[in-house]
Amino acid sequence: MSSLSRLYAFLKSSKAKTIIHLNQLHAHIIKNGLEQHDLIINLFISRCTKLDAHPNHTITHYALSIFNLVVHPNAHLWNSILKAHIPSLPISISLFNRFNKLPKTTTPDDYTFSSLIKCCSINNGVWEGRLIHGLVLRIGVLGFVFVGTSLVDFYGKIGEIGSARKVFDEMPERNVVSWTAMVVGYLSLGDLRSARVVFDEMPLRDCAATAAWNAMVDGYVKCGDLDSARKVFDEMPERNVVSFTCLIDGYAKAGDMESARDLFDRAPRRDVVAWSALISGYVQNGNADRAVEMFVEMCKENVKPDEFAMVNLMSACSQIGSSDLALWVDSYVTRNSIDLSRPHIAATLIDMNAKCGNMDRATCLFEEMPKRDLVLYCSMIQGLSIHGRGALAVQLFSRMLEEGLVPDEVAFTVVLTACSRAGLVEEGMHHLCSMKNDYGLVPSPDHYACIVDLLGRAGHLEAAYELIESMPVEPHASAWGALLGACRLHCNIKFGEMVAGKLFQLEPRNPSNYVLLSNIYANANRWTDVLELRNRMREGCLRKIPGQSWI
DNA sequence: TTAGGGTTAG
Repeated sequence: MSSLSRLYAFLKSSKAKTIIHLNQLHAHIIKNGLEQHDLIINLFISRCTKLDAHPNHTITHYALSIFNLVVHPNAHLWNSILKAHIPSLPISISLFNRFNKLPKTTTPDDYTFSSLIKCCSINNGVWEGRLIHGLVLRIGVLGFVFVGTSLVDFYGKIGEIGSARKVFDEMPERNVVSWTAMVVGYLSLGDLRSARVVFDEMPLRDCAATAAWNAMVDGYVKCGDLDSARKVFDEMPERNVVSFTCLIDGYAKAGDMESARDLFDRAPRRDVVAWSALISGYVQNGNADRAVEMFVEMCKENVKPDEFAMVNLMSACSQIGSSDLALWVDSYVTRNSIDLSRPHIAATLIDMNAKCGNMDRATCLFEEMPKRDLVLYCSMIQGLSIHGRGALAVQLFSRMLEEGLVPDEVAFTVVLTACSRAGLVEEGMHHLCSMKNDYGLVPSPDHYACIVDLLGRAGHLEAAYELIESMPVEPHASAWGALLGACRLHCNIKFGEMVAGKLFQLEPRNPSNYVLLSNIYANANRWTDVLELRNRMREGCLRKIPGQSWI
């Protein structure tokens, strides 16, 4: 057996797992003098793109450096290196330009264009894609089903559904993937009716069309029509893990954890996405204990948690507030190469540590971040705020502005809450004005409720009342509720009665308001009034739900 | 005489 066929067999059968394996393969190629052998180099580049860590800049760079040493790469090799660079639009375009300038013997073909169009599609290269469409027409490769399908997908993804449809209608040959791409195009615009029409027109909707069925299930789930989603799901000729996950996610988001769990138990296979759909359902529906149990069960089934699963676990832990659990989760995240440089992951970790009482760790994580975005700042500001360090929280908000970040509605809610908790009246008023005047944001009823709470707690009951009355938006009960809480704090019966009167009108069936007013009376030893209120509550069958805060 | 492509879930 020659060294060439030995290396060929090895490259075909082996699966490189790390860059070390790639280096070893590369060494064999050099040792046997095959650096110019198209087939061997092509197989090597395929190994690079099939590596677990792909897309990875180091590896594509490695593949490119080896490709560049080949003096006359053939079309196979060009297509292979282009495929490796699908994640980068500029590199793909520059490679294509080199390829396209070669003599007639080596020219771009249908394979070249399907990679190139996919690259435009995932990188939102709108005009590049249109330009390539023109070249496709000129070179005459539009007839290839892969090229046409890529174009349908591209126009669908950039929202030009008319162009997608035109390409689709003019395709001389379509297969199940082309039909699916067209269905998905309509769905991504939320046009369920057109998607359904195309889906119903599909010539064959057998097991090979599972992706189209799944897309329809997901489309119905996304628009909140769970009954139709279920109907499509039940009609499917064959279901895979994606089918189950779409519907599990739908039930979980609608709060129907029983149906979600039932489907999950029936799924033939359960990968990390399916598990995460269920776990995040438990988190979002306030059942954090169950979420943690499921996470542990997932690990026992040897399903490795990824970033999404870890974010769910961290949110569950924040809800539980257990410092022991937080410590374990924190060390798990750190040990298992979860990418903490991604702001939303770090933000969740900071939030968890703050809510579980480890402010030092939260601060440390925050300061060590190479880059801090709005979400990260908000987690930290909120963390400081719930730990009673309102002044520091407000300072951090200023630092965020100095870093040039532009606060949104959520950021203002966070900073106003911090001011309110710490009694920072002037700062709170300043931020409310700045929100309107400097950032052109319209304060919501929640923002106003924060300020009412702030003024009320500081004893400025009249100012708080005037603010509610002058609000340009309809006040929520929460603003009046905050004021009633302040009346109780400052034992102000006159105001308390008036505010409670407003609240009884707004939410006549909320017992907390009656309880608050009755506490105000009790504090002033007005027991007759207390009794009268309690009677009113009994008559209206209102009972305070145990464990729910009054304030 | 061998190598390569487009669609679905958080």
